[in-house]
Amino acid sequence: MLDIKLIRENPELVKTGIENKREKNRIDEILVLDSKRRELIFRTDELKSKRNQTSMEIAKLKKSGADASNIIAEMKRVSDEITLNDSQLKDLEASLNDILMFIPNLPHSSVPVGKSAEDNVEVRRWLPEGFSFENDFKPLDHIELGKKLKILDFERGAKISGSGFPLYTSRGATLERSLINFMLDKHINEHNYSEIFPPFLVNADSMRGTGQLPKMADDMYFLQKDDLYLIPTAEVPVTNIHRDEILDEKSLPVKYVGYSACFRREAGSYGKESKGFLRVHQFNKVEMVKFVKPETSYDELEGLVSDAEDILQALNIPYRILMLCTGDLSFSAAKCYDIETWSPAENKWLEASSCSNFESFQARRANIRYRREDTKKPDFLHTLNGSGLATSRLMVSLLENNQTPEGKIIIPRVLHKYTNFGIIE
RNA sequence: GGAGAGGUGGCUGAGUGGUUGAAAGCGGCGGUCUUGAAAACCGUUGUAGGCGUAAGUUUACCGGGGGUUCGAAUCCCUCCCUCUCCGCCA
Repeated sequence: MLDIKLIRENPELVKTGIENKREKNRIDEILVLDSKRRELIFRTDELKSKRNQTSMEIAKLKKSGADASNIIAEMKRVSDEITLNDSQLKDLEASLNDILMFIPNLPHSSVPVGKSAEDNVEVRRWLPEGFSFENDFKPLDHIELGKKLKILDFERGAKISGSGFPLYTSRGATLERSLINFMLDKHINEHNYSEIFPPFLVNADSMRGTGQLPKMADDMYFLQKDDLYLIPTAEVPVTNIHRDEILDEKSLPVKYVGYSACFRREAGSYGKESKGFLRVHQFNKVEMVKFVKPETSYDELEGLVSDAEDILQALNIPYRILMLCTGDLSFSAAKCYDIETWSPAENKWLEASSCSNFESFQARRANIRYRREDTKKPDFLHTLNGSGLATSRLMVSLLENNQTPEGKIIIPRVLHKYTNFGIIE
């Protein structure tokens, strides 16, 4: 959520930001509602002040045994007006809030203005030693490999649940679990994140806090009977750990890492993009979340990306970093880097991670603050999160890049102590 | 699923209709004392909104929402949550 004061004082700046994000601009409506709201508060507060004063007089009159019926009758009229105003105010604030909750975060000034993914900017790429985009043999894709080696069974996954619910079997299941543990251990032991194992179902307040609701309601699984949503990412439960809290400045930055299964309805996604692991309804992800002081959040964003890169370098997987342009930036993000890993079979880059700075956008919605040591006053902190990483797309690159001409998979050395095998054949 | 108890400020915990934002204690902050620290003593101490350049002023907040009343932490309704016991269960 944006600060209403920012909108009030810099409407043009806000409008430009929203338009660059290619979202609907309803700033003028907000300004009208806001000024109506303030005017109504002003009038009603005066009435309330009068009522409070008069109540004390009534108490005194009654104590001394005097008659207060005239003044009580007058106060009844005042009270009725207050009731009326309060209900108008409530409606007004509800409408204002409804619009405000649909206003996206503004892009940071360093973000390139652009319309779509076409305009994203490649920042750098990393390729393993001896890597080549040319192949000596025709690589199998992850679906063919999974079938041949009996480690992925998309048909049976579809039988059990429906398409987009992958089933991992035997060494595929072990490899998946090993990857998760490897990534968690690295972030915990080398990057100083504290481990979280979050709930996978959350309430609507949590979904609003991180910005999934109200805009993304159709993209989430919802359990009507219990009013709970399946999380699309661990970002939701982990960020909401500190909802409605005031943290000590000394405790910042707070860094969490957690594994979760992620559930996405992917409403309206069809076609080639959706085969195998490329677009699924359930996948596994290790997520990093940071709560930081505003002045450090852009340094922390760079750190976040480099923590995710460490994983890929350790696994020897080719990747590139993109800075998303304004048009491709998500609703809540002010700046975002995507990490894409190389798929030799698809002959393209696959998004395996997104690292974003939300500045105070989520903190405002979720009411997460910290007490400043200089002013002793609470202020909204900045939140960031990044995948470190999602296993599905990572698995595609891992399998395809490590296959032999015979269709065997060489397991990267760093995973051996987790898998207890070095090859899948 | 059944039965019961309870939700008050950073924490513990008073408070059953009229200067109660809320006693007391703890904690925090500032000070006195001390070479320093502790102890003791004194003072201070929430959040959000409105108006105001500011000083300041005003409103709201005792789990959420609604109601009764001139006036609600206190009475009524409703929802949520936590705890205990029983049942079921990985």
